[in-house]
Amino acid sequence: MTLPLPGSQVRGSITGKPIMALLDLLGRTWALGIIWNLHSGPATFRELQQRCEKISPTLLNTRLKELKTLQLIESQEAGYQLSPQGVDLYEVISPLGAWSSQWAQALKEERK
Amino acid sequence: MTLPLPGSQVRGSITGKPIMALLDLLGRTWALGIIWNLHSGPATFRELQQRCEKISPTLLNTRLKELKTLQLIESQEAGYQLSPQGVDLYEVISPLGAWSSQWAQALKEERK
DNA sequence: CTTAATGCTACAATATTTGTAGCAAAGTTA
DNA sequence: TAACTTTGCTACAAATATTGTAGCATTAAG
Repeated sequence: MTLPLPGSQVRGSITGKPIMALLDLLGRTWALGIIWNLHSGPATFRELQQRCEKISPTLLNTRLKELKTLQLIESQEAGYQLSPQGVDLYEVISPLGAWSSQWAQALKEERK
Repeated sequence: MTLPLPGSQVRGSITGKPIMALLDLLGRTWALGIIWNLHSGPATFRELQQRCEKISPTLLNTRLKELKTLQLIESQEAGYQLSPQGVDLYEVISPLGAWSSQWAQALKEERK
């Protein structure tokens, strides 16, 4: 899969608008999950693999490379961690946690 | 793919935590894109297809069904539109628009 | 009647993801 | 220093997901 670099064509879009690149990136399996799981602190490869419950090493590595190139994560001695940009992105999406709970609740009510 | 219903096991997670269901859902190709493109108003099937630039009808229909079941969108006479929950979710993710611009900018600077 | 647009479905081709195995390098322990 | 362990990751084939094109049934004009 080609890297969704803002400014160039990305999967599913020919305009190359930054939002399209971002939606392409975040729409890839596990991309959101990795960012989500990394926000609780740096992790080594195997540690991150466990936080993600069920990701295959192949894909984890692929995603890590992409996220690194796009500057959302970086690798230090402590392992992989969110870059300043990554932290910033996490802050944007962090309300999803609370939102998902109320969503789950609503769906549950509904099914009564 | 099985529907990521909060409370039950979802792709990539065995815990069934709402956030995992949500991350699974949003991590599917085009799910975020559909929500994003629907926020500007209701759209018919073919119209939505065009807003999404390059989605195949097969997948569009699959995603629409999922999003409908999970109550993020609904279909009315005007076509498909975000449900109240969907609007709410959109509001959570809408800062991604601005974020993506500054991200694109930062990447550009970087490559100088 | 025709013709045109719409909401899809069929289905084969292509691309992505998983899962298991395992290897090389870097510690640890004895 | 000679085993072990652990870690970061690659190989690769099987399983799944996505695309793309064609086209069909319905409804709506003309």
